[in-house]
Amino acid sequence: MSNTTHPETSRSSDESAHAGVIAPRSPELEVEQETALRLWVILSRAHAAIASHAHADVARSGLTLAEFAILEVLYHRGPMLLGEVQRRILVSSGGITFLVDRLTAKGLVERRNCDKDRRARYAALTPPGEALVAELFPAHADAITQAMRGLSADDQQMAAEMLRRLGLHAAAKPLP
Amino acid sequence: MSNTTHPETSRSSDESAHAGVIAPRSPELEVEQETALRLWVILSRAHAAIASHAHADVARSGLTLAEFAILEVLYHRGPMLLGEVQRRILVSSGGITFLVDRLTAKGLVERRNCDKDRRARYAALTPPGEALVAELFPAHADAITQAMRGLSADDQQMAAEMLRRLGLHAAAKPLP
DNA sequence: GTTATATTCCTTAGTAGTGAGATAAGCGGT
DNA sequence: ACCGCTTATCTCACTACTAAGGAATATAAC
Repeated sequence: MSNTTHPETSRSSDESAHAGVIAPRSPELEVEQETALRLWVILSRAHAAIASHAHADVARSGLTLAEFAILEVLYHRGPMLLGEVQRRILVSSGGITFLVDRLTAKGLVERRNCDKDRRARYAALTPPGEALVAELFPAHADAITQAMRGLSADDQQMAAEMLRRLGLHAAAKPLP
Repeated sequence: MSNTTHPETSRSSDESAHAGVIAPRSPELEVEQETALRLWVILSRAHAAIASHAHADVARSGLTLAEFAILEVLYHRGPMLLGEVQRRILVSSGGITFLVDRLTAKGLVERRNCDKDRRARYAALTPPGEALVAELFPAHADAITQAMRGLSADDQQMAAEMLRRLGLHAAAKPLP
């Protein structure tokens, strides 16, 4: 079994099968919450489903998704500060150190010092790293493309636009 | 820094800054792949952004997202076979055993034997478990609702419908 | 120039969860 | 009754991370 974690169901107003504590909030709010929770479940499922394809594809080369993401971003954008990579691929600050260490041990990535700021380090692909991405990327792009075929290209664009707004809003909102 | 893993950028056809191996695939395919990859990145970011709100909310009670998901599904649907819970919350088969163990240790959940099938076990909320969900759920629903406010309710419904199709397609497609 | 604050990366300790396989029970055909 | 296949849960070794703190360097305020 593959799979990622995540939320659950909370499907609509079931027959009130369980202990009847129903604080009577406003009906609009109730509906809004149902919509939001439903979207959260569906978003999680969709993400997990696509991710499992991405994961399976990347795993064939013995890399994790996070490792592949680093290679790919370095391949397409060139050498980059560790912090910049971190923000892009969404791992913790400790995580990026750990991952770059591992990729370095595999000989795919190297660290370079930054002249202007001696705290900072660049991550850059080694020639074998570059060769590996060049080899893997087309099949990976194809796997993702296949996995996304549940929507037409137009719908994919529309979905992307909506999710972009959703993500920006949520990312901007401070955590409680 | 909080954050979850995930993909990367691969933003459109950059200036061909890097080693020029460009196998000339059909332009339509190229465009389709760009759209799909872009959606994958955005989907991941949106999911991570919402998840970090859900996580932060749930963490206040010392539960993980997966634990809360189990409690919530049992609360809203009643006792359920372990495998059924597993499929719903998207964890591995080992994971559900582990999680139910932990929730049992916390006194929130209990296992019950199934009369008809002696292999199977039910997971069910204990009274303290039920009380805890009843206490936590409203604030959690509210947190998710807030986090989703980047889209209007109508757009949320549309997004949900699209993601549902996307997820079903990807889940149905066999992994390579 | 000194002190305070922010940024960048790294270290360390710990955990939630995976995944492959084991066990055990039911199911169907003969 | 038995064989083989499937289903349901559990076990266990492992891993990919996270979170929190720390050291070094940079930037800003006074």
